[in-house]
Amino acid sequence: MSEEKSLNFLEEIIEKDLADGKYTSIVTRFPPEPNGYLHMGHATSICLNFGLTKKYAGYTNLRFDDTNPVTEDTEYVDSIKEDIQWLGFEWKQELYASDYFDTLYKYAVTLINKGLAYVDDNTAEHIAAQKGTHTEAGIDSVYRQRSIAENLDLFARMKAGEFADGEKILRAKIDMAHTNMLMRDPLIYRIKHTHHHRTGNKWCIYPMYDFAHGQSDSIENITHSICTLEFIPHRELYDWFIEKLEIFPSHQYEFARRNLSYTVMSKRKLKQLVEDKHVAGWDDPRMPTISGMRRRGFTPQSIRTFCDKVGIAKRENIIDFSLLEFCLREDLNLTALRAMAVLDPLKLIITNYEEGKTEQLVSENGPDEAYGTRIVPFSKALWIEREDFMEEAAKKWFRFAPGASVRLKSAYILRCDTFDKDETGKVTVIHCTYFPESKSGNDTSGIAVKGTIHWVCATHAAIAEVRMYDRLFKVEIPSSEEGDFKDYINENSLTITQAYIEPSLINATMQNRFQFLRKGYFCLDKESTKDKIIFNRTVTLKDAWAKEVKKS
RNA sequence: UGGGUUAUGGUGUAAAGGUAGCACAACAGAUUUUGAUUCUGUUUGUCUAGGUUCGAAUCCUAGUAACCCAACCA
Repeated sequence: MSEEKSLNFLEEIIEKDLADGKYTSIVTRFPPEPNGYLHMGHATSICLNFGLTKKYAGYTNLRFDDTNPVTEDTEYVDSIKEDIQWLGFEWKQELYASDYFDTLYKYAVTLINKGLAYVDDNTAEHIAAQKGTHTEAGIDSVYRQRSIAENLDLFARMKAGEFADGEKILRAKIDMAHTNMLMRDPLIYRIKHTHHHRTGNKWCIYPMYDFAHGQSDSIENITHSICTLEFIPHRELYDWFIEKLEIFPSHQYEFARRNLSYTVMSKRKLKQLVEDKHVAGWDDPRMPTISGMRRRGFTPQSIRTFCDKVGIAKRENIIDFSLLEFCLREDLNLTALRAMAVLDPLKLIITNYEEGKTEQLVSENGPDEAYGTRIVPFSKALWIEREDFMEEAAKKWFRFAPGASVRLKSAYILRCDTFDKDETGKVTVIHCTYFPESKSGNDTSGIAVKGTIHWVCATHAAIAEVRMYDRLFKVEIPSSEEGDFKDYINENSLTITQAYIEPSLINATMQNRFQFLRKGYFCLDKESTKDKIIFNRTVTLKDAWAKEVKKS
């Protein structure tokens, strides 16, 4: 009954902590900086942090890491909250590092009083030069020996706004010869005469990441503070501050960020794509942002499943995009409504069907009976997919060709007799004969056909714009290629076409997900209106025939 | 010429000295009124070299490779 799923390394740590009685419940946090939109990489972290406290007793806080007022804005706060909720997670408290500015200031004073921090008057350049290199020790600043009293006075005056940006800075006094560069008297409080999105103009000094993150964790009693691998060197500093400040000992654990093939996942690169207009915005359906994927038609469930299947570890990785698509199709197959749409139309005339007659046929809406049925109109003139006809049938061809019989989904079996071409050689219409006794549901014709295709009645069809997307980049790992990553953008990542859709689709809503039979999964785009219906193709269906063709 | 982290099929992830497993991908077949779904089967792997052991992905030694670290960013 119970399938024992093995634990990832974080779950092992947590189970041990719980078993040892170190904690009775756990607290995690998701700490975005409100300076951009969330992407698939953040989704990983969200699923991890919130997932852990769903699995084990405890809760997760949402904490905005807003210590740099220059780049941060409330606009991002709202989008981040929307994305987390859309993914299906609930935070216990909505918090901000800026909530702790008073406490953080006191912590800095504590450090000064212990002789563990000092005000440095050197310029940024000079401080950098004195830092040393990976192989050479740094040099002590001449201000390192300032008295506690003087440091206290100077720091208070920094806070009071007596100095200009960059004129002075507070540093921890650790070890300028330390092998970990971050321990070489790190900068902890800098002067920025900048308006903050939450604290307004109250402060002109702001703590650096290292002096805010761990302490915020501690203030919130975070038991397991989970971040990505590049923060490993920071852990030593994280622990140092907690020890010297004698505050709640939160612990930091690191995992490898997930990389997806054929896309980029850094905020900086995504921003470039938007600013250089390679995409239409942060929520362009081709973007790996949460908002882009939502618009494209991804379901929260599919993203959660994906994160779960990928697992969590500490090694570098590039995950196949096909796994994400698999999770998407798996979910959509169970939930999407079925409908018919012809994307690249070819006219079909049923020679022996009565002119002006319309039949109301019944077709199923979903993968099982619970979804019910709907009516689709059928008459003498239809649209079928151009690729469902061949002038000369290929080997293993199940679709229309002169003399070949095919079933139209939920309708009749038709035999193709002839076809017309225009002067350019393009097929304009195919003429077929239908078998009245082959009607779907009570077929007494005894005719067996290999293929079933979708269609739309020409006299009742509605028109929609369909936007089809392909991968954003032509190479698996754009950032590891020669030159600029933008050189590898797939210029054919968006194809817009006009489609004939069955009349029931006029009533589609933004909440609906559709499978257009044999063509893929689709959803309404946010730009869709009553007068201009626009569908996004979320993902294609698997196509065994396309693969067959590719082989030969 | 420092320090840190990581190495398991094409990809991701398990196996805590005892049969290298799972998923995706690929391939072959069955079913199918979606060439979808579903079902069955197949191929492919322990970074290298030594050592310990009845037995090593796992322990030891020595290498190799990849990634991260010198922003008043997070």
